[in-house]
Amino acid sequence: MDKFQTLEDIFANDQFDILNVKPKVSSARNADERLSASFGEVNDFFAKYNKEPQPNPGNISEFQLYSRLKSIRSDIEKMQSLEEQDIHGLLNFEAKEINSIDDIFNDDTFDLLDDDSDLFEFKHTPKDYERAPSDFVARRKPCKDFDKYEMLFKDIQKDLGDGKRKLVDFKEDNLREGDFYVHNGVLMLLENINLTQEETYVEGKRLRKDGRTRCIFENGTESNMLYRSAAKILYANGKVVTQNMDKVNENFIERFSNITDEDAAAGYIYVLRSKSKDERIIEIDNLYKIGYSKVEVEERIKNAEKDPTYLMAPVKIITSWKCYNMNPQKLEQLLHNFFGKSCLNIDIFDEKKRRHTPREWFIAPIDVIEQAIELIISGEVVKHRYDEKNMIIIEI
DNA sequence: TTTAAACCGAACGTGTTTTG
DNA sequence: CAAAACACGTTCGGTTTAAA
Repeated sequence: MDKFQTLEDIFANDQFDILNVKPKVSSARNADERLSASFGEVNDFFAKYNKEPQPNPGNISEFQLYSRLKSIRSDIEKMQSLEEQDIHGLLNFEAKEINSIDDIFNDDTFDLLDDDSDLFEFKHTPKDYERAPSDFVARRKPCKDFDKYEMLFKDIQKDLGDGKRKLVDFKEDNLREGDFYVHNGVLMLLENINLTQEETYVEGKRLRKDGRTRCIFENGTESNMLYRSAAKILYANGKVVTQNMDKVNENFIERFSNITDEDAAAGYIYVLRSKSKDERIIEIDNLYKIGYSKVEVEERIKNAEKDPTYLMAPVKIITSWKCYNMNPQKLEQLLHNFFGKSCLNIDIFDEKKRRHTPREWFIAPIDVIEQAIELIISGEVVKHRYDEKNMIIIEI
């Protein structure tokens, strides 16, 4: 097809008549009409009671009319557009002549001038307080034993590249000795924290926990800035480097490799996704059920459509693990503790209209759920917690 | 509901390096 | 060489969030 040269070409070529748009005929009233109708009600009130509506808390409709009138009076444009309609003189239109200082003060509709505070009392400017002096100001300087750390930084970079570690938003409670951070794009190791002051409140004044740190930077410098300074710069432009998940999972594999089929009480932990057509369910991304079954998972879910546990709908198996010596109650409790607010909270009604609240559905990405299950099986879960905002598991 | 901690932002200080 | 620009560090207040 030729390229269109002008807008006219485009309109002339409208074979499906899609550009022939008629202006929408709106039956809705426009703002002026609404305002007019609204003022009409105030007029009706005045005609009926021969007084202005008062701020009478006992009478909601009178209060509404009072508020309306007040709002109209505070807006010069509304006043003007309603001038002709003002049959009871409610809007009192005469322009006041301003000749004297007194006239100005008397015309103070918004109480702007009725402020008895001192002009020289600064309420919204910073106070001129004494700042506590610091013992000294840390400076970044070349790190004398950087060769000790160089490989660590290289490893972290590699893990980041391989996706084994991630960068997540900084929070003060993940400022920990031995952890890695990124500040202004530079990797940083918080090598040491030496807290010399715990958080206390003295005479209403807040003293925060603080103390010198040793921070090593990827570029071969180090700084002994204060703990609070480290927190501050990372809030401003920093990230946290997460733990290497492979290391976390190693323990799990070790624990599993020496378990045999002869072990007692084998069962399956499984992860499912719902095929429900329910709007409430469809609109939730990353919704999975984690469950435990003594029989094969396929067997367990055969009647999913009739089981409120499965949201009365078919399900799709995502993964399952064979496991041993698992206590189902404990599993459920662990999951709820771990995922906290990420549990699905929804009411499901079965065929007899009885209400159920399934408790084993969780909102989290599948890789996080798999990690969580591995941590639960290995027992390592107690050393971790789930960060809902970043949707990631963090070592405590 | 009250209280404590976490979070976030900002003012401002102190050295170091660059520039006129 | 002093001033200005820059980089980094310290302290504090207010608001939001979590815990008791």
